[in-house]
Amino acid sequence: MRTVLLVDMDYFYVACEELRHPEIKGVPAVVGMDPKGGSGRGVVMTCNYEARKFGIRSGMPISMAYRIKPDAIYLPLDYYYYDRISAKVMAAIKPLAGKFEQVSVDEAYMDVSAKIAHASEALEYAMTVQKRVLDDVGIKCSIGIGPNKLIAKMACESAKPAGIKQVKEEEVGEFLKDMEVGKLYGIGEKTAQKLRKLGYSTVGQLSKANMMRMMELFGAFGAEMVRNAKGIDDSAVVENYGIKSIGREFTFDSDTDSGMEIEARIGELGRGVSLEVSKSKKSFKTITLKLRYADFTEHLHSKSIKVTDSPEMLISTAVNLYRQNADRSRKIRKIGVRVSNLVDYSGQKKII
DNA sequence: TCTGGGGTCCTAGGACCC
DNA sequence: TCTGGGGTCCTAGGACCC
Repeated sequence: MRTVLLVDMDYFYVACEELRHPEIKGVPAVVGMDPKGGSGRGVVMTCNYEARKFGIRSGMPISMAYRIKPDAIYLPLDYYYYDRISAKVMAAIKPLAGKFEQVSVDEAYMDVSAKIAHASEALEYAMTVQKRVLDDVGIKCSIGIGPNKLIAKMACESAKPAGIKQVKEEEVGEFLKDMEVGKLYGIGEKTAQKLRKLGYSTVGQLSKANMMRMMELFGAFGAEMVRNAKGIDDSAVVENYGIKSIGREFTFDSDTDSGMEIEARIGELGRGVSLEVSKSKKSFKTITLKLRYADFTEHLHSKSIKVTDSPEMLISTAVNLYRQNADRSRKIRKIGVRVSNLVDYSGQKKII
């Protein structure tokens, strides 16, 4: 029997900002793209609970947030700063885990089976973890506890803010039974819609679905869904083994069909990607250009070349992908450049 | 109200090689 | 003259998560 914790920082980016700007505590604050007086095209990344009282939510268009509450504090994103705080948090709690898996900047799984004698001690152990984050870094987190990662993750949702929620093995069925099917981890809006049409509106109903039929309809994912709906998840808590791709994206202030403007931006994105690539000491093989047109349709175009770490190759390949594939009759809203098939740096010939 | 940017994983057809 | 099967890589698209 395992005991797994999912530790999730509360409104992480704003919590980071509160550390260096204590004066924003208790007033509505939003971290996200520049609202530009209401004409900005980005979204809200995170907001504190004071902002939520007014109906502002993460993922909401920043222009809408601005309309609701123009006098809220709007802060730009500072990923480097958040990464530093994140590293502090992870360093604080990692020693408390048997096995540790960071899943994002503000979330980590901890398998604590080896740290406690029985699941009944998990609640107390989680309080220790929470306290450690608060004492060492000064921010609050919520913790979900379950017999596996899936249940820990979903328990955490009902622990927010600043709470702890444990779902014991024998409580899993009851916990999931009446849950809306879209709330099951891994099921998004598209799949939820399909499932509802098939008559599966709750996780409990999905758990009783015919496995073979679900596999016909959804492939391997269908079987996985039914297992998850039963609360089964055997995936281990494992240390991350490195990044698979590196990319940068940019949304234009207004949609454009200017080849010059677009190619200049591809160059800038390419340089940004190159910088990250060299920081991570990798070379790459595949370059992917993403085009989002004004109507939001998205297309990917990729090209694999000889393994390289050359920024020039990256940019010229991306520009060629644009020239060869873009529909010039339509305006473009967003472009992205990404490299994948990463291998450890080998650009420099070494004499052995 | 009008929709970001960073990622991951899966599928499927076709090319190519043995 | 007609016909293999397996494995891997490439490309494009789609769904999902934070």
